[in-house]
Amino acid sequence: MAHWISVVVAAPAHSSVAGALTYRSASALPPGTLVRVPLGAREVLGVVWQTLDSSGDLPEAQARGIAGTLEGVAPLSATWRGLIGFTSAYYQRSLGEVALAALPPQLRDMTAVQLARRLKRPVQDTSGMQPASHLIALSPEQSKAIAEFDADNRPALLFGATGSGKTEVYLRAAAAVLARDPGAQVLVMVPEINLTPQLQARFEARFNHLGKERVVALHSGLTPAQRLKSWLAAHAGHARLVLGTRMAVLASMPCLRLIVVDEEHDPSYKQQEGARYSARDLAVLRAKLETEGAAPGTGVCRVMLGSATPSLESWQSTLTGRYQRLTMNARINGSPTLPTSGGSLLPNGARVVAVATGGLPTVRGIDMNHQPRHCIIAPPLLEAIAERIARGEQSMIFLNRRGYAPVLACHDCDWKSECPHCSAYRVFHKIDRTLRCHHCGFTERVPRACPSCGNIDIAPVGRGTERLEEHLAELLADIRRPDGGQVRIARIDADTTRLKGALESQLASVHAGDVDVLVGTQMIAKGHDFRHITLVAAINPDGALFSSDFRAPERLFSLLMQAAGRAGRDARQAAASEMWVQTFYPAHRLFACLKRHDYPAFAEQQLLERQAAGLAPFGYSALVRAEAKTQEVAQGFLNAASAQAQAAGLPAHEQITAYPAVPMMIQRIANIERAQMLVESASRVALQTFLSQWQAILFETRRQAEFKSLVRWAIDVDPIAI
DNA sequence: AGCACGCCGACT
DNA sequence: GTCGGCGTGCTC
Repeated sequence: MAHWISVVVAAPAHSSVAGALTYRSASALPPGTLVRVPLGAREVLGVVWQTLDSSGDLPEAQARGIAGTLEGVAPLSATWRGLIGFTSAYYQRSLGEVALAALPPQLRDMTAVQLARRLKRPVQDTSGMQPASHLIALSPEQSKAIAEFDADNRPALLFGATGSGKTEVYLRAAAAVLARDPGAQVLVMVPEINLTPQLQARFEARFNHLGKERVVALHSGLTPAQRLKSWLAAHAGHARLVLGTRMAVLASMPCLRLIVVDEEHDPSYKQQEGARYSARDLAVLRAKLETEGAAPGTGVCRVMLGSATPSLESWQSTLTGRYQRLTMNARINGSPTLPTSGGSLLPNGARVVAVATGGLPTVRGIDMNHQPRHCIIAPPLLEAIAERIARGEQSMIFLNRRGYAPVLACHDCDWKSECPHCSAYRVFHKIDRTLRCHHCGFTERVPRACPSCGNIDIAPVGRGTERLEEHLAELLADIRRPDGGQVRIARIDADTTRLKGALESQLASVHAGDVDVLVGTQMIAKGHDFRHITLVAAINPDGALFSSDFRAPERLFSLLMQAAGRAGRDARQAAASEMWVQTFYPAHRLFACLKRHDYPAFAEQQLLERQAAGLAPFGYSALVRAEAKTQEVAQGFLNAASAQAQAAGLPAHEQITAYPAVPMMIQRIANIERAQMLVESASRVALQTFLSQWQAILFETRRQAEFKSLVRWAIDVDPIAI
């Protein structure tokens, strides 16, 4: 007897096969079963979504039979399918696209035989060993955070200063969950692949009593085979702890009981292509779904977000009580570092500010208006760096711009090193004498003379890390280390770490004390634990103060706080550590908050501005982006689709504000013109409803002859930058 | 998304 | 005369 099933396959949302497809099967296959199905001329991987009692709208003769099932892989759970369903609807992508993207890529092109061979490899189990007993004592704040977390069931935001021991809290929370239930699983997410190895080692050391291969990593840096292995271990429940990047939030974990999102404010949690989901937001939703879907008596799934500078979305949720807030002010072995101010946006919110910066570096703002004109490093800062070198201490200087100079310009005519394919300047890289476009990659040798007027006098304008490194070497040429040697300067940025293992070896030489001054981009401000750095300096952070992107101040504050956290990780040096900030706007509120290491005050002011403007987290938005050969077509397409939506009177359109299409910040990349349209609503549901209806109109509009040259379009829900 | 089918330019 | 460019259209 034939059974009917609906199957989702990887197809885009606008294609006619975006929904589930009806297939015939000889046996009854439960939802969640992985199957191979014929689709057109090929055979693809699919996931059984539903069992049907008939072929439905489709004439029976048109339904094809499935090609086979992936034996040995248990069906994906209803909870997982619920998560995929939500992600698909919320981020406006097809079910199949989201579902298949959540599976390891290798599964897609593996035959049943290959998979069976893979699954045959036994996993040895050495469980039953005793947990490590030599745990370090928790600080009072850590104990309190854990106790409060255990006593609540809301999503938790662990608001902890750099060095306050957040990782230990994650470890204890995970240990408690794993000990409570021998089948329980924990998911720990980190923003960058770079940060996984140390953390993985730490988790493995702590949980080695659970047996081999109980801690697995899941991120895009793994080989396809490793990724498949980790995924299968998580799906089978063998892996007790999964450590991964944003992609891990969609991994199958049948007994998930805790999700940790470290550095939850980090923008890399937002996927920037395909289904543009926020892994942090999905983590919170997933914990809810896992709790609802758990068998009675098996407990809840909790979520813990952690940051020293939380996203304003998460912070606001702690103010309304939707999230629980766990605060850790003190550096381990240090004194309190964060002001104990509270929820200032609460209706009755009286605010107590108790500034106590001991344990965190002193922040010094340098007013660049009172420094020699065009100086790159203010004399007092240079002096401070020299002093550190003389004392054998390390300094870290960061500048958010790689290369030698962002532009090369002719002194006689108005030639500038524009990229011929992009609306951007090519960056001068002195090291190989090239002009490189950081957007499309177009690279040329630096011309001998001005290509426009022939003048020899073409010069770099502005500065990047390469030039800063060179400049520092000149300025510090006469300074000697305590051992009488030359000052050693190292640079770490995307250019010096291109090769595999380069970042690790460069970090190692910093740790070994082979470097006196470290120059780099924000790459060095994140996560790395430098013990001997006692001075951190931001050379030119002003750009973000007046950016058109409303999240720029939030990112700058977070970056500077993180950078400050690099200094004086060694408690004995903490008191003498300094964070220098060069700025032309020393009176800016952001710097005032930074000086006091006062995130709550910064957040309060930002939230007031956001509320007044109806921006996130008080309003919801989506961007529709279009790419075409000409700007007119890109904008015309968006405006036409918007007008059509108006005319069609889509449901919820009266709760939506759609702005006219505008060119994107970088209007042209690789000769493709880019435009975007902002769509806003005070209601999340209204926005989602509107967008799902609008998709069909956008697709229809694209078919019109005048928009034939449109390259592509995409919807970005809850965009991170506008 | 793939992949076929289909209709116009430079090669053995 | 074929090989192959990628434009349109379909896939349960």
